[in-house]
Amino acid sequence: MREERSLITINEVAKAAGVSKTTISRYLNGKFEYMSQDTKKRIQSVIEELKYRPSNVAKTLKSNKSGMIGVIIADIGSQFSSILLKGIGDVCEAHGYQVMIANVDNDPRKEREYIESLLDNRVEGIIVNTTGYNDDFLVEINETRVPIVLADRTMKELKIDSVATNNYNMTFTTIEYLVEKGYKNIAFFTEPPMKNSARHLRRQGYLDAMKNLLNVSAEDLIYTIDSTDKKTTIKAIEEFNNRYKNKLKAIFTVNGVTLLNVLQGIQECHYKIPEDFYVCGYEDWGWARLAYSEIPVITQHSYEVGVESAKMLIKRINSKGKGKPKYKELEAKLVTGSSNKS
Amino acid sequence: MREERSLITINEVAKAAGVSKTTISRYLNGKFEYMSQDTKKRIQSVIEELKYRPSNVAKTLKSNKSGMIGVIIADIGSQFSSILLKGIGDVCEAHGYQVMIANVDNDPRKEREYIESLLDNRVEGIIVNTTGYNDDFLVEINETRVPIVLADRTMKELKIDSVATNNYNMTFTTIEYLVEKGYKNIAFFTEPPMKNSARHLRRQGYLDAMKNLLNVSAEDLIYTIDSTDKKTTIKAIEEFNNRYKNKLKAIFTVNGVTLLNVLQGIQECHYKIPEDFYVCGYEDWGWARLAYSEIPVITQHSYEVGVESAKMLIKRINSKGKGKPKYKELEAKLVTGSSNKS
DNA sequence: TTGTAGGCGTTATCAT
DNA sequence: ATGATAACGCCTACAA
Repeated sequence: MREERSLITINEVAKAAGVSKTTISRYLNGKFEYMSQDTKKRIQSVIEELKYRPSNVAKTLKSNKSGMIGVIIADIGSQFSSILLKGIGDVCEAHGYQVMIANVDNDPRKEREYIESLLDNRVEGIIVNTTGYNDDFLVEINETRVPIVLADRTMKELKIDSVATNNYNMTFTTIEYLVEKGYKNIAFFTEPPMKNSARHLRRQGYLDAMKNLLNVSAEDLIYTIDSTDKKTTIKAIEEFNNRYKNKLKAIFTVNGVTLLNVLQGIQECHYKIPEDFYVCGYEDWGWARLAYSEIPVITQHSYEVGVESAKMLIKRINSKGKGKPKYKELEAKLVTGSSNKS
Repeated sequence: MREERSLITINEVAKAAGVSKTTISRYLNGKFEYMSQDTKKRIQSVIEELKYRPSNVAKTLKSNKSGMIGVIIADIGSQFSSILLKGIGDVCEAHGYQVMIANVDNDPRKEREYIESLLDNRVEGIIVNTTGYNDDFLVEINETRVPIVLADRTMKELKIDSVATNNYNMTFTTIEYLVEKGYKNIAFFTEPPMKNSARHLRRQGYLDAMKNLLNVSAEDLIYTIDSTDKKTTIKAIEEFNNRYKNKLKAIFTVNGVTLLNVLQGIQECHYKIPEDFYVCGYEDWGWARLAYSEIPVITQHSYEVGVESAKMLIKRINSKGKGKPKYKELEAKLVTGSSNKS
């Protein structure tokens, strides 16, 4: 099926055009300063005729510039990730970079392996949506190899360029909104692991809001579910319910997956929204308010996170990594029944 | 920030270990047959000490085997795509392949460009979720360059390995289900373009079911919406509604995005489900039945499509492309209120 | 059991 | 204006 005839190389183009491969190389790289119109045209037509395409592999070997940017995605299954990737892809494409994506399934070991592998292929920079367990490793790569930008999930200290949304404030604001509506018993539903900085900040925003606004130490109102095991969600819902029987209750969900799980769980237990539980939280897909239009959701601009990460990385690549790490925060938005806060 | 000291190469490892680079190369490729335990150990420790990693670029240039598989995704924004990618990624990883993903935003020109670019990087095979406008090009690549597998969206003639779900039958079955429930006025909501084979087959399944079961030529019951412009959906809903005022009506949606749009549109127009419109159709995300538990949805196994595509591609790579194009069809599932058909 | 040398397809440095 | 040649880092006959 496949032809065994090997591909056209710069040598055959040179031969066909009756010039040396140096000249072809010059042509390919747009160095026309001293090139006669004649050879220029000849080369162009030969290239078209032979359908010659330069090998990026050879070019990379020689120049150590692959024109590729690597992306590490903690969990490609989430909608957040796909939109992030779209943002990254659009910017990289506009700048002539190819994108290599690696999905690491929230596994820190895979994260390290894939980064090594991207480096083996000489990517010029890496955007990392990190699992959160490779901080030292990432810092080392960033300092000794290629620039890194952390997308959405950051590190405690700002040692690497980062782009994220205002997780802490947004969560605080939303709890405030609930308190204003008269809710006092507010649970925080989340997923492990808490190394994820976005989750962690949201958790902290929740805890601080509960403390400051209601003077409640809410650690034991944090329920950790396993999104792959429905039972864990249902158990958590029942537990929370038993604790505040016949009282006004609200649930804040840490992300879209959790929100989906909580809504499904509530439905399965035949509870009612918002009578039994008022529900709100982070979400990205646009289905939650369709399902229950009264649910306030925090929508993140994952596309913009992607865009900004890519821009930051390319800037860093062009400046050869000089300068202090930068941090860019994007605003999320609370979409409620009638109005929007941001 | 970045060190300028160049990377460790096979030469420096050889020097440090006191052997020639040939021996190092042998070590790297597991050719231990004639290697003394002593040098073997020495090499191992030198490699660890120097943290040497072979350049995949050089390896690829020499061998024309990059260990990479390319993936072309028509629209990475859809949930279908992310799950598909996960399936592909898992299989490729298990076989030691790296995955390079390119999102082409439903643009046939980009599809061609990215495929060229993947080839420039010597990917060993490509999984294509095609826009549908590059059939000849894809066939040529498949025949002269590297194996291709079409995922989810196929071509009319089977000239390339393909994996898809039973779109036609599943749609037919679902219309049948609606007819049995007493619905006669059934609209088909879809998105352009119809080159997309999955959409096309669903449309055909719809038309044939309408003809065979109700003896209706339903061409003018096909409404094409633009998922980026809400007004088009609302206009279509109103049109359909005006046409069958006070009659039992059902809407079948061609995919998850359309379903989301239709549900949102119905909500905005303050119509009721299922009183004003009975709604059902394709969906992947798991939210539809959460929103309206009575909505029957066809769930595709996009993860499996990814898995099968990758397996098929790797098989083809290993057999050097010999043999006739294969077609694998996976079963989708209709999830209704109580029971499941498949 | 190990080493030498040439080549993979480019680019860059000198020449001319 | 264009060419010859050496490198980039690895693999692989062929030698030893």
